[in-house]
Amino acid sequence: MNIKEISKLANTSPSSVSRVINSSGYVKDEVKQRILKVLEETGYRPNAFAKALHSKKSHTIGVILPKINGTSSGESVSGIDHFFSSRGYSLLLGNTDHQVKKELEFLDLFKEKQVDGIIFIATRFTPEHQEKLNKLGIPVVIIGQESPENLPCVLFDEYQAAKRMTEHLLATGKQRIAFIGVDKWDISVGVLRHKGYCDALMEHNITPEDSLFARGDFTHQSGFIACRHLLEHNDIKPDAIFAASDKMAIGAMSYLFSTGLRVPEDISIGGVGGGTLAEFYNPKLTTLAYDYKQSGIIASELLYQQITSPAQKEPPAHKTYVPYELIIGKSSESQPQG
Amino acid sequence: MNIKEISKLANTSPSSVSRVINSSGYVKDEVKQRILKVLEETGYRPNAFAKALHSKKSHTIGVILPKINGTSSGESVSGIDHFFSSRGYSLLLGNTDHQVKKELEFLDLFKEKQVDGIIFIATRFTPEHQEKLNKLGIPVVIIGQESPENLPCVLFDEYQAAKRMTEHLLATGKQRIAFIGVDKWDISVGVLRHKGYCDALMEHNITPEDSLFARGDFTHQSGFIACRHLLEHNDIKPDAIFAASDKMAIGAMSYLFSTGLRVPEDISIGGVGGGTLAEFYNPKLTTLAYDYKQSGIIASELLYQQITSPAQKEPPAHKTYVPYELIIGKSSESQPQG
DNA sequence: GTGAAAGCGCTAACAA
DNA sequence: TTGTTAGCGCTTTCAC
Repeated sequence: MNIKEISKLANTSPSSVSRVINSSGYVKDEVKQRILKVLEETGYRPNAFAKALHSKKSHTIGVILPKINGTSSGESVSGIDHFFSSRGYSLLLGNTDHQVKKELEFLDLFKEKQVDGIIFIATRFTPEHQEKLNKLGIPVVIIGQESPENLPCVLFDEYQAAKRMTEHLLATGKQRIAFIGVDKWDISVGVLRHKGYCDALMEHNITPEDSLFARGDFTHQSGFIACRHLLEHNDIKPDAIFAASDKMAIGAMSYLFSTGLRVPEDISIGGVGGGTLAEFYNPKLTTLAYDYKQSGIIASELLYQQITSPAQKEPPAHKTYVPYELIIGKSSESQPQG
Repeated sequence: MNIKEISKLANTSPSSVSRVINSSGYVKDEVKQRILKVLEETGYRPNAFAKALHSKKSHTIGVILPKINGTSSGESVSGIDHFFSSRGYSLLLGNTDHQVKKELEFLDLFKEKQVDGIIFIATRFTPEHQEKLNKLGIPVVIIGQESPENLPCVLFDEYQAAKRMTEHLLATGKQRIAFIGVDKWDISVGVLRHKGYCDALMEHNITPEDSLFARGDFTHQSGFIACRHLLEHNDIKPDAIFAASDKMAIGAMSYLFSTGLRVPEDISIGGVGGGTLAEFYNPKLTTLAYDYKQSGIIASELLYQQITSPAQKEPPAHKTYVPYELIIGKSSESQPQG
């Protein structure tokens, strides 16, 4: 069913039908009613492609994300959706499973599908990304990683947050604080969180030890394994563990419990993420709570500015930080014994 | 940049460029190389709208889901993505926040955007839905709820699963088994799981008691509150709780711990969902593990069949069931005391 | 107020 | 082999 057929049924011309649909221009009320009736009866929906072909606007936002069902990226998308769907945009999803190749492919695809803007929830950011994005000529906002050039990005203050958590653990009297991190190519998480941890220790005249560092991949399982590694490779056990994600923190606790160790009596635990996962764990997990949904909303606002004010071609702001909060749970409660 | 400009730069015609891009028809190698070079240099991407306008295929799948960052729907989408992105389709997201009105709106939107098929992850299914879907004329598959007419749907055997869980709890020697359910308009979860629970009890000559029923909304918080309600409104406390979701089960445990009660010694707990949430909880949560990702894959296959074999206009199968597994954790371990 | 006609970028049938 | 042309469904001048 197309506009021409509608116009025939209503005994008028395509232009008038178009005018009625878009409330543009005048149509005599009698004709208008006739058209509306036909529209109603047929359940006609204008073809968005034909429309977009003409207007050069797809009213679609492309979202690239590393994992569709990850806690944090899911929250971000939820924020993006919240912002854009109320403004008449739909979301086109680009799930990359952490593969850089796929990320680049999606950028091409999004260009083909003429998205009006792109939000890129990144776990790494390479020169290839930068080059591709520059070429693309589509407004973009990055979440989670910093762009070396001046693409607008929404960031978490990983360094300060990690430092704060480490200081908190130190303040509860713990001395041998282990760290479960992730790969270094993830600058935000792998590098900055680790640096915050190290710097906090050093400011307290503690030298970060290699043997107190283990690496995971954000999952429960990897936290479990990393924790086992930490306990098996240290003669003097750590008395606290700071994991770079709540899931890893929980995986770590799960290992501790399996060996009969207690949290926080024997070992304190801190994670990163926040939300109900940490809140309802037993014991309640101390965590750095990030408002991922908010990051999506902020990114959307930045993108929307670029989309709607094409005059100002320059990105609106280079870096925007999303606040974090240290939520202290039972998992790092100070012990009488110190 | 469009195909015409490309053809000029390459000193040839649009058709030849099209032929090269789509590897359709012959082009002299010399010309072909010239075109490829220009394509490379310009980073040209064909406009998918123009293409779709002609082919009537958008290579896009619309996915309607109740909550973008929900565990189960996230997993389903992940399965859908897995299936379709490898076949050259993209996913258009329709997040409804559980609002029927939005669901219907997305159906219209998807029609406008000419999606090739729709996967509807449902929490309720009304006659309105049915009517709209009938009118739409776009292949559709429903996940999670049954369509009264013969739309294909992918289901979990909620009734049998819930019965099995209840029988398991009975087998561990528990007698006063409470149930935390959800609203009745969610037929699959609200009605069928509850019925499985009731029938299992009755087959063991136990009459389900109203006071042992509480209602939540899938969240941790609601499980916490429902559990409090159960304990405060029963003189004889329940000795087991079966919650219709893992999150509610965990919320419930969280309440129990706050009152000093032990799991499973005082009260056993069972949930529904599976995955790492249950596996890494302390104590490990007994759960009905559903393979949500698989549900997405199965639904995608059913949809793909409809899309690619338009000859067979009839939906391929009415109901397909996704298997479940009862995973027993420490939260429902039998106690020596019976 | 209304309709005819051009054009958005692409593909495919047809000529050359 | 290649180029010309019509047409996908819509919007938008521009005449009437």
